[in-house]
Amino acid sequence: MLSKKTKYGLKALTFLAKQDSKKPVQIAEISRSENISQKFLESILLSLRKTGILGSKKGKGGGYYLIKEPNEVLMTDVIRVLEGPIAMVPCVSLNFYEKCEDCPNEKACSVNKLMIQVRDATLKIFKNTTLEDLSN
Amino acid sequence: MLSKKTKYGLKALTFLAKQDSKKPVQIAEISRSENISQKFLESILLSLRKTGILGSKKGKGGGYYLIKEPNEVLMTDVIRVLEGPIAMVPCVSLNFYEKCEDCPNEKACSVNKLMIQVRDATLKIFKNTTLEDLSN
DNA sequence: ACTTTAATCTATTAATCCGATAGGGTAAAA
DNA sequence: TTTTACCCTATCGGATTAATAGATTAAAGT
Repeated sequence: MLSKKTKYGLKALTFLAKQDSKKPVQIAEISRSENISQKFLESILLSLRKTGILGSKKGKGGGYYLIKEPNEVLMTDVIRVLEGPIAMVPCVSLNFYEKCEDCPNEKACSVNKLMIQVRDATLKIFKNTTLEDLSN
Repeated sequence: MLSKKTKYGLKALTFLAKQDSKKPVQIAEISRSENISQKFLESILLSLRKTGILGSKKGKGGGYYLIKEPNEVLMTDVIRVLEGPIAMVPCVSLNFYEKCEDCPNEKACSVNKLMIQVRDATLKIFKNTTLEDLSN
């Protein structure tokens, strides 16, 4: 299940991508337009800023803005920040690999075998989708 | 993230598929071989039985067994029983569709758009994978 | 400099879900 | 009728998620 964090984050990013100008947009405006709890959105945008996807400006006329062009923002990056590992099991994760303590040999594990396929398919989509694709 | 329920369920099914004979296998044996909490496994196998994937036999010499041949057991069915909807968001689920209360129009929703792709890719894998594929 | 604005940070809370466990009940075979 | 092993219900701690509240900091405009 996709977390609301990711869902809200994607919506907010799309909203920013749709802006005409690159001027900062206030949290309040995004939260109003996209029906998102403002305080919750606050923490989401913050984590997007910390990972270099968004920039922010404080004070009057401040807000959040995209650092890169929408067509340069890859879903792989966005999803990893918001949702975490793309793989459904740590033992098939490329970026967050972890061995299962129960599984004696990974190569012979049926779950591993199946989830590698799912990971590759999902990864392929996220690699080939940018924020621009979503905002059309 | 894949739940342990699904993980254990898949391992148990694979274990059953690997059996030479069609004779019932006891929960205790599966739980021992696959390092799964016996009580937890009990409830998992029960739900697989209720949905017609497994059969069971009570009393001495009893246990669980596959009802169909491994190559007839589709991952779509197994995953839906164990993990629930394959879609990551209810609004793109084929079998468990639900409208998002926040989203005004689904067609224009970026999350919807992205998750439909993920759903289709995942579905394609699960449709074309059987228990036999996993136990080789 | 002062005031206003809006992001930033900390922290707390409520709700939900997951994984596991306990204990008794029931059907079937020996 | 005894044993075996599935069946069912209930509960519980812990982790995670979603949301809320309050205080702080930085920047802009006057």
